[in-house]
Amino acid sequence: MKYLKPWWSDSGGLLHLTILLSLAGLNVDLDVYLLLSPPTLLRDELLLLGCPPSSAYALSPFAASGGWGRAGQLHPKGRESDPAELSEGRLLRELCALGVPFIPRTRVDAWLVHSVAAGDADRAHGLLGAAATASSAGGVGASVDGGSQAAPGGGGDPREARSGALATREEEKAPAEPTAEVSNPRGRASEEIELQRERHEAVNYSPQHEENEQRVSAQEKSLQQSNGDGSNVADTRDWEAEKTTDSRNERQLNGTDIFCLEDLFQLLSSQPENLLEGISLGDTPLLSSSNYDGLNSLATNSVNFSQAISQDVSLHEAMLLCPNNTFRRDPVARTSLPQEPFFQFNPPTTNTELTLPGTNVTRFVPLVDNQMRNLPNQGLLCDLDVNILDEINLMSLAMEEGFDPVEVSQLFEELDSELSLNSSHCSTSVTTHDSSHSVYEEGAIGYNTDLESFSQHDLEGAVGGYSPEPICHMNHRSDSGFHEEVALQHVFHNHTYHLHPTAPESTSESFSWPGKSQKVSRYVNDADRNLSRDERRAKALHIPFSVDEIVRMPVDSFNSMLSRYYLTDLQVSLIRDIRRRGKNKVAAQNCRKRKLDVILNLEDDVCNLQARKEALKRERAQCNKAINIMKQKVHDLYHDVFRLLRDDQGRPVNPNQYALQCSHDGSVLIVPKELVTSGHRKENQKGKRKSERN
DNA sequence: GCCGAATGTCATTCT
DNA sequence: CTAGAATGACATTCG
Repeated sequence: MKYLKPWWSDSGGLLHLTILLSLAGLNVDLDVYLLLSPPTLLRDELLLLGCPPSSAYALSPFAASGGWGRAGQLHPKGRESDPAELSEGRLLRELCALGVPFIPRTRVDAWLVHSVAAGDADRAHGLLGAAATASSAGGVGASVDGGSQAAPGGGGDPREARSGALATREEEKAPAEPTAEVSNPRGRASEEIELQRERHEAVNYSPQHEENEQRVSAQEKSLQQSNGDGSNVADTRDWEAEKTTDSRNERQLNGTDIFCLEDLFQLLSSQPENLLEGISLGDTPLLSSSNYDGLNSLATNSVNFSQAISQDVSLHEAMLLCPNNTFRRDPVARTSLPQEPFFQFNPPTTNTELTLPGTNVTRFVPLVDNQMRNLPNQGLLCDLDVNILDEINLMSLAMEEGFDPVEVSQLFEELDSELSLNSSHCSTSVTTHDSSHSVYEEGAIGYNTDLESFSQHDLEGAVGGYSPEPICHMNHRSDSGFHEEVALQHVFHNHTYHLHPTAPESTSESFSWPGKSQKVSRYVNDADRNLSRDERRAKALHIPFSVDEIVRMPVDSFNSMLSRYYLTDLQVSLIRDIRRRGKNKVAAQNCRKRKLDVILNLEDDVCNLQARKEALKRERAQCNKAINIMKQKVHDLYHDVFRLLRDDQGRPVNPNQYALQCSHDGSVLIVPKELVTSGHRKENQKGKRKSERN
């Protein structure tokens, strides 16, 4: 999918539409409307809807208003005297002055879009009221994550997130209705949602998570009280359950959102035909024409639009396709890196903090990657902070790996505050590669400006960069010398982990989307593949130690470690399992090595014995040969002796009748053979008797 | 797709 | 009694 230059920089964007539609109570699918309505018509729409001219025309850039987050970023060159230029900040202030509540939060906007698209205008109004109250009170009031809250699994799998984003709609619609994402088999998505839920259940075990939940509940109560509007409270109750999960993210990341309606608006409007490629819209003529009918479509075709597109156009998709976002530094950079962006972005005018929809954001990466590669001259890129890729990847990873969104959000919050302090580093020059980053490329947190390796670095750095502190109080990990050494190691370690043995592979390898996404998917898979199962598990449960140190540390250090750090039962159990498995793994390796050594030794013994046997055979043969030679000599000598012997009468002695016998004293006697044979019999009998006695 | 080697893991026993 | 080593058996991965 190509990316075209948006036009939102000189428009009010979708926010205005949201306001207008909610004001008018129109049941309009904004997705469709946005395809057809250029923002220049918004003024007319305001007038058409009966807004006072001051609201319609006297709209100024945000720069002079303040307090509305990134509007100044959207309108950097805006002039307050320009009546034709719409400013969301001014507009919102005008509307608030008129008693129209609203909060320019993307997730609110997202929720609004969904609500309006689903025909639930009352809910939208309720949200507007609640959000505006909180916003006017604190300036950074709560918002609602319409995107992530809709995702039941909250996983990083785009299909999963997608299904989550469309959950509300899909539940209300016929199940046979095809979705826009053809590469998203629902069965697989549901499986992975289940896996994600398992992981979240495991991760949410953290007591800090419970604290956050309680805090969120308290804040929500106060928020409702501050509303003071009975109808709004009643309306709010409907989506309160959805809000509970993700609103804690909003509390922690209170501020401007990453994905705003302007972004969606510009995306949809700048490239409706491309968007429609991925959407099964049906045969609605207005949609197939893909032209800009503008204002007329609002009043005449809204209902049809909603029916035609509402189930297929996801705000998540639009978010993912929209790279125009504010900045976020790499999460790992906060630990040690200087704030030196390798991609230029516009520093914020205020220290706004960003929320990030925790779901589905993975898909964002390859698209942006592609865009940045192919469209280097886009003005958009000048405003694009590629660091957003980091947080998106991290968040998606966090969701995929079962990270607690609260903790990830805390990380991002820290990043933001740090970034705001170092905003001076945000130069305007595009830096494609900086040799100074090479020092960080070592280890798991390496910075690499190569976008192809982006995901992997994010993946690797995600855990080591932040996991210890929020969970396990790692500020005092230098108690023993052993920890001194491993403390630094673990920060840069690749803790990767999945609770379910088959979940990670299936998750990371299964999700796919057309185009460049395969490349990123491959990197994610590679990164995961390099990690053992226990490492992935440790990563998922935020184990603040590397598997290696868990296995190798002495038992005393191990026990002291378990007692020193605050770990949940699940974490302790996992650590013990990791240690047991690691020990057993080493033992198995040693065992096999020993077994192999034994086998090799036995083989050597066999060879040696065979060689010895052959040598003995040769020696025996030689001995037999020598014996035979000796026998032959004795025989020859025997006959020589008898040839020389003579009896008393001088006759030769017959060897058949006589035999030579050696006596004990060495003398040789000539005796008759009868005597010799009888004497032999007696000696043999004596020998037999002795053997019988023994 | 089958096969074998390498490796991980579990259960069990031994130290 | 506990931790670890040792090992058989089985499963998984990979070439």
